[in-house]
Amino acid sequence: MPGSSNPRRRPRVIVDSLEDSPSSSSSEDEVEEEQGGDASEAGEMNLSGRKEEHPVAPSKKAPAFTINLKKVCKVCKEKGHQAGFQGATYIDCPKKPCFLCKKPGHTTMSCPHRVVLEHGIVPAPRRNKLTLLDYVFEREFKPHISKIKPKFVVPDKLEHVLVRFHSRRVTSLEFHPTLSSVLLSGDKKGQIGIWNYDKLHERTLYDSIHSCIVNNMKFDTRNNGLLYTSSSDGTISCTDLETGIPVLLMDVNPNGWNGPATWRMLYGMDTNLDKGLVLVADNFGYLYLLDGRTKVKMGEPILIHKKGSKVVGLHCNPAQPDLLLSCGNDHFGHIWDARRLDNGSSLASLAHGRVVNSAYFSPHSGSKILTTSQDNRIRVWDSIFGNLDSPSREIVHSHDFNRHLTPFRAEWDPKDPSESLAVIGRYISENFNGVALHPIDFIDTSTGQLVAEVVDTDLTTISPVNKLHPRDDILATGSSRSVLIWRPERKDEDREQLPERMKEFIICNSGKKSSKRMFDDDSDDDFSSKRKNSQQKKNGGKSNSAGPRKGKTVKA
DNA sequence: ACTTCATGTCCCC
DNA sequence: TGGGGACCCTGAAG
Repeated sequence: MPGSSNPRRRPRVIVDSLEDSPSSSSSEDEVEEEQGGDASEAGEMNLSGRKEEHPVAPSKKAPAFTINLKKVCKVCKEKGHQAGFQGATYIDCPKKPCFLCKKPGHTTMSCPHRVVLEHGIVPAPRRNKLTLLDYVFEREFKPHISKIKPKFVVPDKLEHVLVRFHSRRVTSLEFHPTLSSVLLSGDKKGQIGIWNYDKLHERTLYDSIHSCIVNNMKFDTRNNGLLYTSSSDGTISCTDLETGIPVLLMDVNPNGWNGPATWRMLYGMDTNLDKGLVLVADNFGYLYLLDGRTKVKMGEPILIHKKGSKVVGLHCNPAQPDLLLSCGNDHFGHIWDARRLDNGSSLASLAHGRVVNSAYFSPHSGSKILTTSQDNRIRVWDSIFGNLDSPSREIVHSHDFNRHLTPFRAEWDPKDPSESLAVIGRYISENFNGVALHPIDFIDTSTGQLVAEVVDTDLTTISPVNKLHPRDDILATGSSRSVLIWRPERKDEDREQLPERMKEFIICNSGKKSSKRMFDDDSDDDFSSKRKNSQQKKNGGKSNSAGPRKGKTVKA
């Protein structure tokens, strides 16, 4: 593996391989894949427009090629070029704007946000709007600040466990605030799972709290046994986790279903438990305030976003809970003084190019803002006390909206003292040794640098839902119907001695069988995708050693 | 082992 | 303002 190293090596363009199935390339074992780069030469010649393709002399085990004279693009249906997946590599349609940065004139493969650095995801140029304070800071203070930021630790080898107890896709995740190994997950169907990932059989599924998408879950900080949940069924519930008995706090559809034009869905719930407040918003632009103790709605709903547009996120500032951040489908984020919402004017408006999937204050000081927008950009405001007219940074990152996916949200690492590390799943796929995988990205939001990408051959679906543990080095991922827990490989040497990790990327593998055995009681047989199956056949089942297989680290 | 279908939400005309 | 088209998906059914 060290030999092939660069994960972003040139794409292999396989033109009409005789073994035409999409899984053909992934079914080769890894040794063969090492030689796969050779094939790209032939493919690139083809891209340059030569119609007469002489069959490439098949080096041993390399896929054979045939001539395809009637190329038809799967994307735009026009002749003369091809687009779509060729094996595990996606070839863009040249008629389309770049799938990553959305600008025309180039394809994703040649997007400057992808290939300038080996990591492929780079910040948009910082806008030169420095204030006097910034210059003073740059000159007076910055030289004295250690170049090495307070460390955020990204382990370089991970292992994971995967469970599938949800029957629909996972839409929200939340770690228990005090019990270190308890994770809660909500799904599209309204079910809420509780899972102790240290005691693998301890898990519970509550299925009668909500009837559709669980959008948010929040623990009552004064009573960890209580969980507030909001749902697209239009209700907020407060559930006693011991008994599973929910108390209905609010139902915004008291008259039942009268068609989609009137059905209200609740999003973006947050709590300000200093004041006993629960805040939630709906898909028509309104904010609701609830007294969590008396379960009484406080006043009339307040319009905080464009009328008729969905409010998708709310966040109370951790340092000053009266400061409220909202975001919505009207392409705006807004900062509010929760004590003076009535006059309808926000303290600041954060404009975005598209729908804003999420907006969060930084987890400790609350002085930064991190947003995820459907224009494929993560935006960072370094200080809410500075000029908020434009973000301090725009980081191009692939997280498109799609019907089968929970909207992506970049989430802060609550353990990072520098408040700069964030995690977010990636939509666009990458060819990892012949398998198209969608990594989970760790991004240093202070620079836009991609710090690490987490992938595993067990996980072929996109992972839009991610949460970092408040204290431990643990990442929880919701991907389709699966929930994963990633943690440092425990056999690892002293992690402090590992080299600078900024340019490493992570491949982690745990034995599929071992995870399956843990959960055989559910007779889950969907651990293996078809691709995985074929891969293992070729491997002679090598990857199914009893214990977690050692992860691989590859320098970029 | 392949193809088709359903599904949701947002964009754009 | 509303309806049709887009979607590097996912899972199931035919």
